[in-house]
Amino acid sequence: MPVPLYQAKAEFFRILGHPVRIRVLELLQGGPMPVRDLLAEIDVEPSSLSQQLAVLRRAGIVSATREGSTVVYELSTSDIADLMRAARRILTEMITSREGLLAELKAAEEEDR
Amino acid sequence: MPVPLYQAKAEFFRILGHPVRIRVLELLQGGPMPVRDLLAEIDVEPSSLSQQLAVLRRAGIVSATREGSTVVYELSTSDIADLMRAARRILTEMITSREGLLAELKAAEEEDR
DNA sequence: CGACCAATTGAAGAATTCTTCAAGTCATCT
DNA sequence: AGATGACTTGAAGAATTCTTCAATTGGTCG
Repeated sequence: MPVPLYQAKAEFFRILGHPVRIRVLELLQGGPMPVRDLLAEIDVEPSSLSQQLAVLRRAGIVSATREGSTVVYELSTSDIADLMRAARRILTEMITSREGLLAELKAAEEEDR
Repeated sequence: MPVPLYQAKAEFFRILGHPVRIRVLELLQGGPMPVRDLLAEIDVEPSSLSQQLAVLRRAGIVSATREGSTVVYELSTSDIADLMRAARRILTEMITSREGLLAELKAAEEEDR
């Protein structure tokens, strides 16, 4: 019996809900990347990055292959990019509409003087 | 100084990472809905649903308006639907590719006999 | 082989998030 | 006003997740 889809969805989003993991996914959108390079871009300690990479790996969102002494990561599916795009659209939408609200409040405040 | 976008993204996904909250968002895609109806669809206690609705409200993802003695919720932005669609695509993709892998493993196992 | 770099793992304590229950608010009805 | 129904809130303990550090694995080089 399969896990209900809404539960799988929740779990999936929960996995994305971490700053380091998001950074990793954003970087991997440009193509496969060795840990070394991820480390250079994301301000975090090696062991900490590894922990988060392990989370993404267990969830099947990224996969790793060893090449000599370095390990290269890549997205399991390029669809991730769409998701990120959708998220960005929502966030900018939410932020600008909230700024709009703030502006209105501020204007109302001015009028009160 | 604004919060870095990747951090806002992580926070946003974290908010989506809960089964009840996902169910709510799915249901609200059909349009505004009173708490009563949400309660009828989602197997959860009233106070528990309220807690999760509060999380979504604080994040600005849904908004509530009181109409008489009932409270009606709705999505703050309809873009949420796109996000859900993208997530569903990724999940089904990941699941089917994993099933493919399982099938291969099973076949290899047969050969071993 | 021994030293060293790259990355991962295990484990423990700290921090966050969930669940639940009792109490509270707001509107409606008699 | 008092009682009832619809939701929400606050708070405490349980459960999860994060962070960090020490130990470990795999590979390369002298």
